[in-house]
Amino acid sequence: MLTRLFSDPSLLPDVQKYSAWAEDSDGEDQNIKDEDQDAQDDMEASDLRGSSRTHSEHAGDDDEDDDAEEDGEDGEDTEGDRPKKRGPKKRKMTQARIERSKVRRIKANARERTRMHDLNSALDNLRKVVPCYSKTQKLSKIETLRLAKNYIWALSEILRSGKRPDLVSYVQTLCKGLSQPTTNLVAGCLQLNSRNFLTEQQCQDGGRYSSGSFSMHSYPYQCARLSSPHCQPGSNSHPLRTHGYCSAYDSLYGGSGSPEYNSPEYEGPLSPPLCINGNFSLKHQGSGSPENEKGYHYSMHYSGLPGSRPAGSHNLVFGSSGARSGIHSENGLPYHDMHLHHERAPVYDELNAFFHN
DNA sequence: TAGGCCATCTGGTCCT
DNA sequence: AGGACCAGATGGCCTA
Repeated sequence: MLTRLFSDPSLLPDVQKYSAWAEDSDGEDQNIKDEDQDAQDDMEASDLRGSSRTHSEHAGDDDEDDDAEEDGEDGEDTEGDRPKKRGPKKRKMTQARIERSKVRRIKANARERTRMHDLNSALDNLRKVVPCYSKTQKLSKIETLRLAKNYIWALSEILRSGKRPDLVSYVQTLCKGLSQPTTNLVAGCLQLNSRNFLTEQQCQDGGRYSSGSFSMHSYPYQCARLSSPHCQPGSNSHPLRTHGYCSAYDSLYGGSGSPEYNSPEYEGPLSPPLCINGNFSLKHQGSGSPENEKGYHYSMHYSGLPGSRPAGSHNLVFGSSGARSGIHSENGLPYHDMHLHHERAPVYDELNAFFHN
């Protein structure tokens, strides 16, 4: 059974596909590689367990044709002493059908694994474009999704209002609905660069951006790769730095125009650089790939967030005076009605005009 | 040790 | 029949 299973051309693609997927991860760090290898080992061991069960149950049947119907003793082996079930009579489970069913199950398991791996890989990509990314201490899946939602929310609100948010409001928005540890983490990450955040000097970047408007480049991926000296673990005594964490603001200001943008580890922009005065900044490295343009496209057509309102308040641990929940500065994000009445038309008209010129 | 997170298996459902 | 998707169950790993 086992040999038949893996010599079956219909099964091999799944196994090979998974192996190829695991090998594709060689470029990643060793941890991920090890995890992949472990996963592959687990997968093979698991499937082998299933196969070995089949093998033991059907020892001596290797020469049997899969399509052969055995009306003799089939059913007796598989039913065992289980009580008979009521309901419609099921088709007799012949040995061949049992075999096919198990093969189907193994194939389905392989597909499910690859599906989940794809999902996880997409989640990893998402981790790289939200603030506060670390390879060594990843955000959990649920926290990544929550943070991403808040991030989109915050950016869209900045876009809509054209106002410069204060750090506290920004962090509060990002941390809505996050667990306390993640809240502390994000807050810590962003607070590290509060001075940068509040400094408009670095926003000007050679006159490209007006000093009167709040400009923000989002390069979390650069930060994610820890290519900036600001983001190197150990380059700062802060515990978050030592964990490899770095906020979007590190790259936002500290890394702008630096050679690190061309780091070979950089896989390419996953989100468009953004200037929050209502225009997208075209200052981005790499080629203007369709992916990038797609990103702009999505941004332009963003039409609001689901009506769900983040639940729960947060007790941010950083010591800003305005960090208390519910306290907003004049320029703060209007959380309380963020999703209620968006006057987006002027902003998006401007964006459309910008991109269709 | 409890709890959180995760990967995997599994059976069900829906669709092609 | 088979694939995609989903949710529940399970066991492993890690951390407070």
